[in-house]
Amino acid sequence: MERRNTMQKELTYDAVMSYPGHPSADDIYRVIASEYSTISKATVYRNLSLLADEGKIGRVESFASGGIHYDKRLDRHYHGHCIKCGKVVDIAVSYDKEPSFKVVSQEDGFDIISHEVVFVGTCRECRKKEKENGTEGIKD
Amino acid sequence: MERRNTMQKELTYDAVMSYPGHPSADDIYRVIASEYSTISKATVYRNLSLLADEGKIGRVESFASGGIHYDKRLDRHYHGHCIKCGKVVDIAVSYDKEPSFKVVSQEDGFDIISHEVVFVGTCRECRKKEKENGTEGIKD
DNA sequence: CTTTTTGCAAACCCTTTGCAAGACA
DNA sequence: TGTCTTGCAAAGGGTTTGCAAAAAG
Repeated sequence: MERRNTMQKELTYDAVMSYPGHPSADDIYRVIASEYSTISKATVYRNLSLLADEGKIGRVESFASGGIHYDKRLDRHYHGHCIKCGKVVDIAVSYDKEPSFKVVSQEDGFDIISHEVVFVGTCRECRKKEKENGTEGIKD
Repeated sequence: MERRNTMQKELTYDAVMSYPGHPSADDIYRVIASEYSTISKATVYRNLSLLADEGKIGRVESFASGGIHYDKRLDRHYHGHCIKCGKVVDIAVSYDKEPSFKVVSQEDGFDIISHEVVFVGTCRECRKKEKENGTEGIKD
C-alpha cells in the first residue's frame, strides 16, 4: 500500500491543525466544504482516520457524546468531557502524587497497552447557559 | 412521575444481573427475547437507561467500540477495553501510589465532577484468535 | 500505466422517538 | 380511572462501504 498525497489529505490535516479545540469529523468536513465545496464527507472521514492511524493527529473518544473527536496535540495531556454538550476540552492538571498502577489480577488475561484518565464534568458554556435559563432544578 | 413495576423491567434487571461480563443493550435484548419473544427492543433500551439512571446497574462507555455497556457491579472498579473486539472486562489493579489530581489551570472553566481511569489493550480471546490465525503482521 | 484515492449514495450500527394500545396502581 | 409503560415502526446521528471515475506516482 503506497500512500499518495492529495489536496484533500492536506486540507484535512490543515483543518485539524487550525481548528480550535477538539473537532468532530463533521466539524472538519464543514470547515473544508465551506471553501472547497466538492469534497466528500467520506473522504474527510477516511483521511481523518488515516491521519490518526499514522499518528499525525490525535483521536479522542468522547465519553459524553459517544462520538470521535480529533486533536492537533500529540503530547500526553488530559481531557475533560462535558456531560451536557459532549464537548472535549483540554485540562491542565498535575499530580500531587503520580499514580503507578499495579495489575493485581490477570485472571482475565487482559493485556494492557495503555491507560487513559478522563475527567467528566461540565464546561463553562453549559454552566453559563444553565445559569441564564435557571432551569437547573426543573424536572418534568 | 410515579414509577411502575412491570415484568419487562424485572426481566431487564434480572438479565443484567445474570449476564456474565458487560453486556450491550442488544446483548440483553437477545437474552430476554429468547424466552419472552414479544418484548420490544425499545423497551429494553428504555429500561436499561432507566435502571442506570436510578443507580441500580452501572453504565460503561466503551472506548473501543463507542457503544454503551451495562454492568451488574456498582462498586468502584476498573475496566479494560479491548481494541480488537470492543469488549469491556473487569481489571483488578491496585495503586502503588494512589493518585491525587490537582487542577493546575481552570482557564477553560471546566468543572470536574469525577474522573475515570480506563485501561486499553487486548483481551485474551482476541490474542488467542490472532495467534491461531497468525495474521498479526499481515498487511493488505 | 498501475494503483490509490475520490465522490456519491446507500448501507450500517446503535439508539431514540412518536404514538396508539395496553398495563399498573 | 389516570397516567405510566409498552410495542411497533420509523427516524436519527455518526460512521463506513461498494463502486466507477479521477488523480498520483
